Amino acid sequence: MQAVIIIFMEKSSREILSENNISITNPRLLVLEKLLKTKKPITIENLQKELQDEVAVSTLYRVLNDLKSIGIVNEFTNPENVTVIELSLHGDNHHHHLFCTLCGKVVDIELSMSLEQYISSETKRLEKSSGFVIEDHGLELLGRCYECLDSA
Amino acid sequence: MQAVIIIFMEKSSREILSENNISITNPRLLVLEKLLKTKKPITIENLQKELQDEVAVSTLYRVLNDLKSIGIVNEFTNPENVTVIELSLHGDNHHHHLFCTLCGKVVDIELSMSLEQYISSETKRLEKSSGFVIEDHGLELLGRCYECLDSA
DNA sequence: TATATATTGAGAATTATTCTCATTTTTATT
DNA sequence: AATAAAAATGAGAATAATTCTCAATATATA
Repeated sequence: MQAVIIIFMEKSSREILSENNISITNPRLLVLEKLLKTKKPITIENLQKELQDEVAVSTLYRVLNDLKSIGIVNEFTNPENVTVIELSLHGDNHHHHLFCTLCGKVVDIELSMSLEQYISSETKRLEKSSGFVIEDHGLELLGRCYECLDSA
Repeated sequence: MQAVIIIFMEKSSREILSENNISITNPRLLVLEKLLKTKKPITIENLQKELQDEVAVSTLYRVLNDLKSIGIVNEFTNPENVTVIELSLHGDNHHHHLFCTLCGKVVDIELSMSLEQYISSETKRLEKSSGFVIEDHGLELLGRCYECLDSA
């Protein structure tokens, strides 16, 4: 019998950039590092705070756009229309978001496979009735998180 | 035997305002009229264009906030983070949005009752695993509309 | 290592939205 | 209908989020 040890090694920021053929610069490394460490969706405002004195604001926006265009960063808005960004490194990255409407917390969630399948078949029905070709979907859930419920 | 004729009469803008105890002013009437006529989600930019020379921009924003706070207008953002507003007069107003990622068109859609039920039960599961109390949900569908597909 | 190319930082510019305040409109009262 | 009090408006100033400009700097290439 043989022990099989699988180690999922996080790709380094440098590797991510070079794999995507964009030049390796300090601001890009710093932003990626921060996103890799954070692991959760984060508002631009907070990213800015975390990187102040390290990356200029204009550069932060530019880097985020760069990372978006190579497809490793994903951007969306929370219910208050604030931009939130998150890393989307892994191939299977399909997920949804749960927002706390009180504190703004965002949590990634996965739906059961069966619900995803129901959504897909509804999508086919809607393609016929709407004339659209539907390419993607996202379910947003809104509620109140346990911390906010506690302190209420 | 007796004929029963039921006419669903659109409430007038004046009625809407007075039912909600807010004063009846020209800008409010103009905005409501426009939304009633449009019947579809519309960007603030387009509303602005339609009402130029009739309602000042600052007033438009104020009126929209007024209408939001009495709950007859709904605001959300499209995939490009542009604010879209729509009337939500009718009690049963639960619906979802289908966006054309090419031209920005937004279409209201209803899901089948069974899919809504699946979402509700998934919601209950997620409440347990996340610790959130989930109060609402919205499904966003992204695709390309027939006009854009035609002209491609 | 030199050169060409790409990126950065700082702040100006732009866009969307809210705020301020003097003027006007609406509502309530008679 | 006239009037006083309260609320809303318009114009533009203020704010916030994001993009743009361009000279200086860093990165990649040969």
